[in-house]
Amino acid sequence: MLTQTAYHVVSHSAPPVSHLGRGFGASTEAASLDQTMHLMGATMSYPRNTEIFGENESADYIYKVVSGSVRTYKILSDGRRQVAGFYLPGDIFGLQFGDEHSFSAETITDAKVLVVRRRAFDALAGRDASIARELFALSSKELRRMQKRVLLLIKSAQERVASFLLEMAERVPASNAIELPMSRQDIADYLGLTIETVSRTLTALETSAAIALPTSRRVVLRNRSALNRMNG
Amino acid sequence: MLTQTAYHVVSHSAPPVSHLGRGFGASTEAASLDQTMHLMGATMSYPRNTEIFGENESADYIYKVVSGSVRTYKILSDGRRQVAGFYLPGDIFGLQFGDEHSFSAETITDAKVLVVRRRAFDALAGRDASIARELFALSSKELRRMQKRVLLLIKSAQERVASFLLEMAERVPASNAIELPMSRQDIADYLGLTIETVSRTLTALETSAAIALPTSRRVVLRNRSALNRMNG
DNA sequence: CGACCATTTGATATGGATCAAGCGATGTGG
DNA sequence: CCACATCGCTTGATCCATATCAAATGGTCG
Repeated sequence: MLTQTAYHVVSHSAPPVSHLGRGFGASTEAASLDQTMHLMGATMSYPRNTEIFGENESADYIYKVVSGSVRTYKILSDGRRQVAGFYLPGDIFGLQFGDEHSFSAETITDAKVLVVRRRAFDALAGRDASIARELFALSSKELRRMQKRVLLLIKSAQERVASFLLEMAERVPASNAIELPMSRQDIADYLGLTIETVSRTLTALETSAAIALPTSRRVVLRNRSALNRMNG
Repeated sequence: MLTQTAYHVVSHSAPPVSHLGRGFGASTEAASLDQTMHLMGATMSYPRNTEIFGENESADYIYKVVSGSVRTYKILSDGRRQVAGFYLPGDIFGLQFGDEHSFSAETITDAKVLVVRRRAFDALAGRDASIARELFALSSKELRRMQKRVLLLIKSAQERVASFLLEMAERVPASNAIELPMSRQDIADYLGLTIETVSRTLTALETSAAIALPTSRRVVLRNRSALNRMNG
């Protein structure tokens, strides 16, 4: 098993190893915001299954996935885990209204993450209205994703899984083939289902020719309109 | 049954009757924001079960409950209704990142609502940083409520109902007695349960002496720690 | 008093959880 | 290079919480 080897700073100055910030939605950034982050930030490398920040740490950084993938989650008092979101290359996470993270963030695979000090960023947003607007737009996107999840969680297992696949497919445009970086357990904890139900539902979708599963982590959408119909 | 009688303007200038803006969380306002709303706004009266704004209308107004209570909701394609939030006197709703509402808003009881043009408000926020900060804080609160709901919706019926009661109790401090303005159906649609399950769960909580139900709309919290324990 | 609507209560059905076992891929040590 | 352990995933059998269907009760208003 892979554990917490030393983080590897890839470029620019090195931020402290204990990091903060918080994410719950994925967003593709606009031009200027993106450029700014690259100018101000440092790229860090993490092995897979490594914590990037923990719940209740103060949210001093904003993050952008350069390569690999990340999940944010929360452990409930009864020990169950609720996965809040998945972040793929290009996605920004750690956006947080308050001072403290309400989720933890971990790499799913080996990943490179661009890390930017929130304070520097906020200062910039104060001077540059377009940056402020972009930040606001990102938060707005997060909120919308959140709303979508609330609607998802009152639906059936099939609907949840279909929604999940369509959501993932949106992020990898120009193809019906999706490579899922996350495990069935991750998906289950994201959708509020068990691993068995996720597995069975995927099998059922394959049987009904809505999808194909060349391997367990690769999904081909064969019939999007059928999936959309389930999606509600 | 009460239907759409003419709205009654109570004070100040009258905004158009077709209104917009969108709400999904409740918030008690801070001083200056509150004062500003009262200075700039008009108070409207609505009979109970009356639409204040509809989904997909443009979000031109921000609202504050003066008296009575309001629910925001969405009708799903399968006809089910998801209630997004309940708003009691003092709560602000219609806060919306985007241009269009993603929910509808209706009165639950007869209600007076303070209505303020969003544009005037935004202009003010541009000049007054403290107003901007307050608006931001409200959005932040909304987001946190949303996150709480996501966690709620993966829990059991008992946990959901207990959470709901505690949430309502927080809004009417200094007492363990809650007067619920909303029907069992409203509660069920808020918690993603059926009306029967809500009713049975309340009965069970009463049987276990966690609450008392002097009337169906009045709940007395008898054992908060028991409820908190269920809450997780 | 009677009609209507909200709520509760009862009986049964069912989707997804839980418990349990098998299977395939991947990696390790011999 | 193969045998075996491990891990992630699938599949099967059963159970249980909540939904669904149905009826009774209670409260409100004309």
